[in-house]
Amino acid sequence: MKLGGPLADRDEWRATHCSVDLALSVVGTRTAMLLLREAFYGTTRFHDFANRVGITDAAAAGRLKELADIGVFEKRPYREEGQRTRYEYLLTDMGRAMLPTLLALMQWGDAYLQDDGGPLRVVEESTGAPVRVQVCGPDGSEVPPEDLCVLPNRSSRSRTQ
Amino acid sequence: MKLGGPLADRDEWRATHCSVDLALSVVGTRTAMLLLREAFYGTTRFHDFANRVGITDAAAAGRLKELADIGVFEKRPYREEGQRTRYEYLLTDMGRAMLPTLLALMQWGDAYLQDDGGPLRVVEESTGAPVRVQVCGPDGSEVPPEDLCVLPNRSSRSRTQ
DNA sequence: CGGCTGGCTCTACCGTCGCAGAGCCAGCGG
DNA sequence: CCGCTGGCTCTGCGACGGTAGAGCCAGCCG
Repeated sequence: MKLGGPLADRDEWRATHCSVDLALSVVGTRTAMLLLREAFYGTTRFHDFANRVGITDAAAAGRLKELADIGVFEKRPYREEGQRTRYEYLLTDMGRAMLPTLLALMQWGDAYLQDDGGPLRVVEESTGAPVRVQVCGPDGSEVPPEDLCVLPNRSSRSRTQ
Repeated sequence: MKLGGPLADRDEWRATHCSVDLALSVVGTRTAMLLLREAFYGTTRFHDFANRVGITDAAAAGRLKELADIGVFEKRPYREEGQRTRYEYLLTDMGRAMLPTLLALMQWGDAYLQDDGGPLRVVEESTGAPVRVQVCGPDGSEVPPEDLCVLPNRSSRSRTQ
């Protein structure tokens, strides 16, 4: 990965307002990531989230509320017969957009932290072929790290990053 | 995303030994991710890591040591004239494999937490076209989330996940 | 109305992470 | 041999995220 334009001299800038840092402040905790994982596995209800992630109700309540406030989850009321109205937690577009991050993390763990490739594999349903998370160009072809270049965003207001 | 085979009944299994969880135990802290970010930006030396990430020497030393022990960084001695031998921290294959995760996180932050697309953009150097992190099939084409399926890994030792 | 129930909150309490500041120590130059 | 310096470590200290356990409260039931 290369640094382009004014970024080339690494001593002249600091990665302030970094999106990685910002993202971590939202989903950088273990519980947030695991709640997202469960949501992708189809979980929608409070009790299931807490149980399947293996955290206390208090932790689940706090984190789900936080993620709902930010817009990762949407709270929607539902009602089962004979029960009072409750709420289910559904992924928003913002939440669903975390899938590449989550799968990239899983892929890395499978490859380097498990000795058997990990307990689960993710495949393309129509073909059964395993999927991979990749860095792709506009035509969909994989771009190798050496051919990546970081540039300042023109439309970004702050000049010093 | 669908659950295939024995995973279909979500009440019958728990995501134990999850690679996401394991990965988070290694790179799940803010400093670990930001040190990785700096490494991808070309930083190799202790002092630069601490300064550019904006953390104390103590935090940098501890985290770098931990990441080197795990195998994300490799410590290599170097010597500048008139200086004593020091060590630089280089990304290993394991470390470099974190790039998709890091870029996925940046991409998500750019899209949903910044109002101007974020301070930096990553492009393909040869063409200048912006890159994206995607979930891809074996032929390199993007696989939409609806067409993903999670299956148990046959070669995995533990049956109950 | 009154009881039950499940989501949610509150109150300790603990472990971890990061900071600040001081100090250690290897090793190169003089 | 001595002094300087830069990684690195140690010692509080505060913030935060998690647990455990108790309690609150809306609202559907009888």
